[in-house]
Amino acid sequence: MKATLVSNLTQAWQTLHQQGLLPDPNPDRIEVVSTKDPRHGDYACNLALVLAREANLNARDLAEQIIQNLPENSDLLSTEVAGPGFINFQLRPEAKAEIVDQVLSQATNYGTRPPGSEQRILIEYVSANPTGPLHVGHGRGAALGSCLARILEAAGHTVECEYFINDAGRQMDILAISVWLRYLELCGEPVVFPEAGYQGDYILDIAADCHRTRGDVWRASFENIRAGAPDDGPDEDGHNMYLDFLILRARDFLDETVWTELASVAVDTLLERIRRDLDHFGASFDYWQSERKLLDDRKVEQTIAQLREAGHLYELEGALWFRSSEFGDEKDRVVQRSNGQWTYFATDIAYHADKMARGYGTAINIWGADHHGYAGRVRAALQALGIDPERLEILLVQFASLYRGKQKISMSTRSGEFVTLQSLQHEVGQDAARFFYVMRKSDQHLDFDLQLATEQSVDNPVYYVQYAHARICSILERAKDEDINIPEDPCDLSPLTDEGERALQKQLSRYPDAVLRSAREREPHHLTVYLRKLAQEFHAYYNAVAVLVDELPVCQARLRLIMAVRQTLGNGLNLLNIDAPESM
RNA sequence: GCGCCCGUAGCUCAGUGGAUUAGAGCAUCGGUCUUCUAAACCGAGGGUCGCAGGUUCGAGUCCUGCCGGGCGCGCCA
Repeated sequence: MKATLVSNLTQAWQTLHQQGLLPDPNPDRIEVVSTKDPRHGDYACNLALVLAREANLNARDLAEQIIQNLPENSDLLSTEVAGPGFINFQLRPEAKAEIVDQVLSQATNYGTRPPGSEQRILIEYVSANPTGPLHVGHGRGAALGSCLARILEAAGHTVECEYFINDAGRQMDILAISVWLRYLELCGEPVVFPEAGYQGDYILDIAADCHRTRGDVWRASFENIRAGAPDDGPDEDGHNMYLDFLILRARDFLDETVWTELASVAVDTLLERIRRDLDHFGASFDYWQSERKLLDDRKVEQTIAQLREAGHLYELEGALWFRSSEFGDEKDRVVQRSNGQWTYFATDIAYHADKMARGYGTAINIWGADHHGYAGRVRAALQALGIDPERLEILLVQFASLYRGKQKISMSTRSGEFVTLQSLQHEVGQDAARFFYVMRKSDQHLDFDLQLATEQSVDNPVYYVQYAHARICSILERAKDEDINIPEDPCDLSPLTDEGERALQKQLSRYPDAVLRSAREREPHHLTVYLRKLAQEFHAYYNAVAVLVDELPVCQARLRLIMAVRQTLGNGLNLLNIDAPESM
């Protein structure tokens, strides 16, 4: 309907253009919106207001001229100028009711565009370091990424999802030493466990596994390892010095293959758990890219060599720097440390270059807000490599602060203090957790109150939407029991005259816009807002009007209407990967 | 200090430059189950949209400055 109106308006514009009143028509400038206030008709257009200035005409007069040159449209009841110069369109009731048949005939495809009609997109999300289980802080990215993937697919994109595994660098050494020291404890060694090591119980589990399967083969004397070590403390620097000392000595004592095995056993165990948690959470991935592999395949060397050949690198104080400030970054960045090791940034350049070379129109990264300072340098690197940095979109997700009532829970992987994603799911359920995460704009800070989410889960908005769906299913079930003929094909919808029925039809017609907007803005929360509104209108209608009435034509028209509502609720919930239950 | 994000009802938040009256939920108060699921509905109260300018026919929305909060500013990842 909207498209028809835009085309009508374009025609009128063309006519006025030929009369010399207006510039060349441009359909992109024509905005037709579904109105909020029924007094403004069903659709409104601000074209006259937008063009009045350059046409040097009074906006109301111009609106009048546009209306006079609009082609016939049998769906319209009236077209009039309103307010400062809006053109308001009022639809005939039959035209409004068409939406019901449209929803039902398109069924699961309602609100979607043909698959593959838009760009290919890669979404990289979560990518949590494999040094501990996922916690509720990761949940937001997981929910956003997986919902966005579905929404973009519905909007016609071809979407693939990826998890980048940071299985290299110092954190792997910390992981290995943490596991090994716990292992030594199990062997009976008097270990002084470093403050800066990973403290979580999951390390104990991994160590216990190693001890069970390998016995004491990796045992060494902790006294010898520790000999000459500084004290563990008193501040972060001190903690790190003690930790680094232990790592260094451990690598002397242990065979390199043992050290590698320690790390890889830990990473494998943790990754397996991460995969399982994500899978249960409804987040799936097509690719798991390993940083380690990127290094082993010499991708980092190759990419940095490319930068060097292009003249974007220089040496300073023994380190290799990338001149990122020439590409809009705040300052230049080190890519290779004076000790010869690549920085994380270097591997990330290689990773992103590789990603962009894989043929996606757009790559979307979902990052925690604490990484925002990082976006500039990655874009700078892409640009230096001749890749359009606009093709990389970085979505920053603000933190979710976790509360238990008024008590804020601070979390850190190091200290092992965190609430796992798994326990969150266990406490509040997958559906509620996902909905809760995406119902807020992602650049908005989120307060996640566990107490509220658990104790008052009944008030959680997800149940409100699901309940509307279940109620409709229940009515249809009842209709079946009472042998009422449920119309599978279009029937006369003229009995739909109630205010609530008109509101529902209008809301149904807005669904495709809600999906497209969520896709375009990369914001699933528009969809949650839409679904709450549709559910609200249904609940109000349910309380005001009985569907199963004696008069068959009325009953059937209403059944068709609520079936369309059920379909739309189901489609929307499906995009959020949330269950649409038939009963509750 | 510099950079990014945010500031809307008591609380948590929607709000696509658009329409005399800025909307939800929670909380508070008052109603609605003999009738398709009360996990629901109806109603009431509650606002200088942080402050001050500017752009515009029109600003919660865009621009500038200020105030307040969060995050970041490493040869860590």
